[in-house]
Amino acid sequence: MPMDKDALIRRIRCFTSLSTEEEQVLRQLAGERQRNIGPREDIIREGDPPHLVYLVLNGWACRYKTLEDGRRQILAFLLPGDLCDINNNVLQEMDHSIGAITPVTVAQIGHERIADAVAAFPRLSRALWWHTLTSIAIQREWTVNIGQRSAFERIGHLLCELFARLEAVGLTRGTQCDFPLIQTEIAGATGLTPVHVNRTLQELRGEGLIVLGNRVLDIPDMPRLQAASLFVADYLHLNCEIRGGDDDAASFRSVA
Amino acid sequence: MPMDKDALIRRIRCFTSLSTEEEQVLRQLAGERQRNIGPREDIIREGDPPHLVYLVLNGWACRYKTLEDGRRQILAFLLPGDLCDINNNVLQEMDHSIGAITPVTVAQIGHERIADAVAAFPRLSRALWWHTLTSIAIQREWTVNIGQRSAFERIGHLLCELFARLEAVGLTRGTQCDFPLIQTEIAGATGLTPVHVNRTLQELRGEGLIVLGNRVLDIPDMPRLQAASLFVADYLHLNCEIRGGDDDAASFRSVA
DNA sequence: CGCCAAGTTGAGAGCCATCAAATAGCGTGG
DNA sequence: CCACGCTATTTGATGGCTCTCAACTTGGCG
Repeated sequence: MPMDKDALIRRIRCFTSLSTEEEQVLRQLAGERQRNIGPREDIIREGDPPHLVYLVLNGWACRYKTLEDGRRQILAFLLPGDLCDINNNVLQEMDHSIGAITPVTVAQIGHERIADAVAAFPRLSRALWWHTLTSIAIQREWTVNIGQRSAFERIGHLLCELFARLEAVGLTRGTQCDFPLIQTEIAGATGLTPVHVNRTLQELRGEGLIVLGNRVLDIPDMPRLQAASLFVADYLHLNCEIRGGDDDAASFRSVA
Repeated sequence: MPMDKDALIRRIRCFTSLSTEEEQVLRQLAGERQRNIGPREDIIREGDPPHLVYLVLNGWACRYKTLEDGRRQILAFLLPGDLCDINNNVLQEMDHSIGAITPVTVAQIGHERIADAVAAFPRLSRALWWHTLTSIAIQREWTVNIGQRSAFERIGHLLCELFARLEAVGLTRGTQCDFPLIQTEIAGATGLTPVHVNRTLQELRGEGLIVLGNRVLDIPDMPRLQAASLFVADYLHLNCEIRGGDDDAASFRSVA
């Protein structure tokens, strides 16, 4: 599969413009030790010590957690351009697993490589924080999604989010995008059963809100789906105004 | 109310030991501009630009998000020693609100104060990252909680978590602790209705797992409640071995 | 052609929501 | 001291969203 070294760059461009030197550095990070993972294979498992940062170059992955009795919750989807836990090395061990959904290619980046990059280009620190903070915001929104929305809204919301995130890294074509998730995975992410996901998808199709099949998702009328799902994209913090200056570069270097 | 400037120190001691100088700096941060917030009052609201870091000195607060149609989800509880989003200034605006549950005292800390502290004591950077990463881990666990657990387990799990976190900052007395949440708030946090929370609490009481009343919680047999709730404390990342050296201090300063 | 995974359908049950009303707790004011 | 009013808690009855169990269909692939 072709690797997509620029996904991270496209992602960060949603937050800020990048100089060619900064892009160069990001491209170098994306070129670190590649690793290919087969579908349904784990990238890192609960209990492992986290010693590398993974950058998804290609394919879909997910964070998930399994309870003792086998129940399994998907916590997040990782799309191309997503970075796993910068500074996760602070913690002793993973409290959840990360697994590939499709075949996945990741760059495995040592923490010191990131430190070097940030030291050379302090503005990148702010960008990486933005990346981290939006991941947290997404996690919060999932809490809202599962806690408050009906199955119909919940699945609709998930589809809106995934589409928006794919769009941000240039992986959509008009109103459609590749969509490799099987219904069981949608179920695991939304806290529903596969059976009910099936019926709810039929409802969404019935209302003409989505066209889903053959691993391709089409959302003919995004505003309508968003309204039906109570989706408000603010939490993704995309399309921020491009804020140039390194006005407070000092603070990036330290806490950032 | 007496303020508790050492809550943050006690919290961080769960991760690492601190030199007296480091403690001094943290205490200084806790002494920044105090602000008192009345119960049910907002500290910061969705849409506001986040320009300060809040450190909870006293009382309980929560993050929450309200949907257009009024449904409200509590996303996290903020206890003494909790710090709100270091580096949140990277984002343009809050995507959720933070409100006081009880009367709350916070220290309002400018980002540059934190930057200074970290510059002076690089080890603190690692500690603050630990703080941030555990908050994320808790958010993930809430996703699991709401997505996979029954009402009974869900409430039990929440109580276990809150108790463990209070214990970490020295706010428990034996098997009990102050517990200011009303049933409606437990409902908002667990994605249940107040009525069902009421009935479920009665079940928990009926099984002798909790004693709850007069704003005091007693958990006579914690292991039993944990087992009944499928609670595993690992995700809180407390009681890490105390890792001394500033072996990779360089990396703290940069991405840290 | 047969196998296996994924998707679909049906029937029935159960957990939790909803609606409504009663009770309890508690500070305030008469 | 008791009445009052508010909020929090509790209880009852009913309904529905979602789960569970089970079987069937479809589709991809060797």
